[in-house]
Amino acid sequence: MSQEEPRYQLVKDFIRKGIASKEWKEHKRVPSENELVDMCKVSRMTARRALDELTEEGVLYRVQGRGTFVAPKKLHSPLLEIRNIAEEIENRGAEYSNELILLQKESCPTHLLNHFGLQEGDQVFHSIMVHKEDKKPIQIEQRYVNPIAAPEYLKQDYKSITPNVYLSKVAPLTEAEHQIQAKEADPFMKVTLKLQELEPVLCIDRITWSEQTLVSFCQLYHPASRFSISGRFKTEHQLTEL
Amino acid sequence: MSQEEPRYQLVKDFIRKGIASKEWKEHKRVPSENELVDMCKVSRMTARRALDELTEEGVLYRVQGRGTFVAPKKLHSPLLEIRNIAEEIENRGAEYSNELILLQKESCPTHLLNHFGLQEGDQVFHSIMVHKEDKKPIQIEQRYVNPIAAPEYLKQDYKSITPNVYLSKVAPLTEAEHQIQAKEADPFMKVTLKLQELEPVLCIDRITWSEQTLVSFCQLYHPASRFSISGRFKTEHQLTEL
DNA sequence: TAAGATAGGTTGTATATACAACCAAAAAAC
DNA sequence: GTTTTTTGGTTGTATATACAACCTATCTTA
Repeated sequence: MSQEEPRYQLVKDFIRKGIASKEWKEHKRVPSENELVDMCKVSRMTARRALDELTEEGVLYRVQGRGTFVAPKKLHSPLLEIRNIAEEIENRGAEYSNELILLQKESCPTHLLNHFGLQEGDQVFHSIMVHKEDKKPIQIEQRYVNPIAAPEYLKQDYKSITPNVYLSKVAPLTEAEHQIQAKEADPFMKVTLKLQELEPVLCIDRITWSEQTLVSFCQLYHPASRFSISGRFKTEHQLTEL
Repeated sequence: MSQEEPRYQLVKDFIRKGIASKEWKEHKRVPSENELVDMCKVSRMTARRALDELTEEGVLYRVQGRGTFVAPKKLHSPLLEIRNIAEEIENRGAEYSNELILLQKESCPTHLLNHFGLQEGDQVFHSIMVHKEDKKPIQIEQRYVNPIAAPEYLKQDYKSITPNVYLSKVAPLTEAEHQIQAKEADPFMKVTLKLQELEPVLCIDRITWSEQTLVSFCQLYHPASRFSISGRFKTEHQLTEL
């Protein structure tokens, strides 16, 4: 097999294609080992190796006696997961609400032209909203959105869906970049987040992509006294470059 | 095999023990598949499964035709790696120095008794130092150290070795927990870090363990205007809880 | 002495066979 | 109608065998 792919790779490709084409959606059972033996003309151990590796990669999950299923997709950052803030608030038994402060199309700010690959004068969508828990403001979200990635962004009802959830639907995230900073609060933040005198804000800048397309650049501001980011890690063995 | 471990797990345990006992150090070749057949009385495919899984876990690396070798160890956090600050500063061509402000044994602060598993009146080591780059202060490090994990902590010369490097030697990190916060600077921080008026600090609280022993609780304070934390992530398929 | 061939070792891929453990649907028994 | 048993399917573990591809040391030849 000088230049051809190993047969277990061909089986993996077959499974991936079935998932990508939506033939098998999340939690759907994929063909069993024995079915793959017939479909791909391989041995059971070869089919099994393909399924084992896709499981290891998080594409599938297996249950003894039941089958092999498509795993749901999730953007994973050990320390900074991009979550549905409404769901998160509701999951801890509080009431979520938001206040939309701004939603419009405007010229792309100069400092973001490079990020979006735009020219002076080109337009992006811009939104500012405050997320609230039990009517108490906990986060200011300012977001610039690429019109190419989400042309209908301005037309959504953000009382019933958060920008994050909407964007996940129309331009599913495949990559994200974060930057965390402490910042002095400006007057707008002081009023909007009801900060104490001299209280700073924890700021998360987040750029997200969907495949090769930059989707949005957003900034999240949190009251320093009421917000922290945490995580826990264990030692992992890791290969140096070979 | 009602309650006993699968044989490939026994092979994995055998390999792990050989590494833990320093019989096979980093980059040393471990027994080949055929050697494991004899040593563990298993089939080659069972030995191979054990080696494949340890490779997947980053414990080993394999080279076709040459053998299977012990992979070097590394603590890995995608966003908050615990690095050697002196080395980091020197690697970007600047000069590292530090100023030790406090180094003493004292009663464990009340809020850390639970962390360290200590009683009122028990003692811990306490150090405060400022790390500098080209003589400019960039970080305040306050640290409480468990005397059991590092009994000689107070006796080190921190002009030539950072606390982090020393602790890595005597109590190698196996686990860490982080918390990131924005905070208003107190007068000591303002003076020590030469902050602008009203400039906040970015604070990282970090607890580290070596195996089951809590080693240290440290707090790192950075000028908000000159420090940020960043990272970039890609989509990973991931199982929901089963 | 250097180059090429050979031998023996390694990992990588593939197939076949067998039994264990688990699950769910269908059939049989009550 | 309900419970138990059976059947057919699934994944999990294990062994054996074979050949390919790679690497390194040793031997042979020029």
